[in-house]
Amino acid sequence: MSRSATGPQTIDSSDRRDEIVEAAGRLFSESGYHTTSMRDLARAVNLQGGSLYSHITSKDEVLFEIVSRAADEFLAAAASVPAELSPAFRLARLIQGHLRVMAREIRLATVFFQDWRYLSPERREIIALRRDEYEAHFRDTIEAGAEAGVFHVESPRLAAIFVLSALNWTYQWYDPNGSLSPDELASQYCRMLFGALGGPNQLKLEAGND
Amino acid sequence: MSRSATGPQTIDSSDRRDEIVEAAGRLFSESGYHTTSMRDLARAVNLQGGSLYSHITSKDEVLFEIVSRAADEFLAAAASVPAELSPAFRLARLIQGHLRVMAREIRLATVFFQDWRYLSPERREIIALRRDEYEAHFRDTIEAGAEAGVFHVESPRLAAIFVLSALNWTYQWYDPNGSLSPDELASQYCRMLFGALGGPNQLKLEAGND
DNA sequence: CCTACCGATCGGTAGG
DNA sequence: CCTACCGATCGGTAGG
Repeated sequence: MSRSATGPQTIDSSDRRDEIVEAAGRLFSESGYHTTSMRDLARAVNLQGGSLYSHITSKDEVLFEIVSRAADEFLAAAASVPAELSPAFRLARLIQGHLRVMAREIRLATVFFQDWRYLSPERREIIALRRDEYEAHFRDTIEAGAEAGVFHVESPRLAAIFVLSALNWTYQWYDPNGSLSPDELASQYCRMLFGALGGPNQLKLEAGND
Repeated sequence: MSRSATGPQTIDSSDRRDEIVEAAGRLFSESGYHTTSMRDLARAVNLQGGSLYSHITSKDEVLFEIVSRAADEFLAAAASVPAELSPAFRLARLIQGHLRVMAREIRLATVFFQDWRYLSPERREIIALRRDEYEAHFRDTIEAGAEAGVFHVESPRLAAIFVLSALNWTYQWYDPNGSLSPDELASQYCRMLFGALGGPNQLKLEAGND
């Protein structure tokens, strides 16, 4: 978005900036946004505290960068699900995509869920809109499935919340380095979630592209 | 802004202490533990900043008090489920109890989930044990149901996490003052969760005591 | 319960 | 990218 030219004086390889954001993702996800100081962050990238500010403009901006990237990943995964698929297959792919992103970017996701409320109001609003957009993918798919008679739910809105609860909570316990692969988890969660929605029982997920 | 009678210097009415903890529950749940200062808390109970410390000893202690009360409520609800019930009914009652506590004590629950990680290590450990104890109620019940052939799950452990995901996430969106009552929510969640576990379809929850 | 104060630390800036 | 520094604010204490 804002690749504002920081001026000619600093070379500011966005390499360095990326390094800072990545370290921040790690530190914030481990210790929380407010308990990580800018000096902690500087130390993690071998800089003095003040030197951070030739690469970033504020702590809030760093948080936004992390949360934004997480939102990007989730939205891209949802957008990659072919609209021609049936609602049941679409939902299965949404679930699989969500859990793959969660496994690949668990630190971004953790900061997203834990600290996005501490963004400045303007930036928080931007994220709120994208989160709504993401949830709409699930709600619309469930609604379509309900109308087609493949899902049987009392309230598609509540059902969407229910599905997203299971998916979002994974950041609290899932270990990407553990023995449970994201696709294996997706398979088990699909089974349970389809049961919850009164949907079809044996969907085969092609182990395809993202 | 009443300068309430400075009265006799009290040793510590636990009334006052309760008032402080309750206000802290409200403030922490709205703004987060680290973004609420002790001066904010003092103002909310019409005290000067330093005066708080005749009733409490530290900010960490206040947080522990809130998180502890939340744990108390959840554990009491689980303990009140009769052990003689069948696994399916037991699980239904666990779900209902959880959602009733959530509705009644949403501020305590919010602070619990959002800020318990910021407790001092010793206090965090105490809470971790109680959380494990609570989760065991769910896991054991699901395991018993699976062995009895009433639930059909691949992994009781994962199924328990799944169930608790849906329940715990409610603090993020449920409005106790909205039109959806906790028992109505419990009824819908039971239907979906039993579907997820391949369990029986029509359980009637008696609208009984706690 | 208040006034006054403590040292520590915070995010961020100036100037080179 | 560093050194040196800013004002603000933090949780907590002393002494009455």
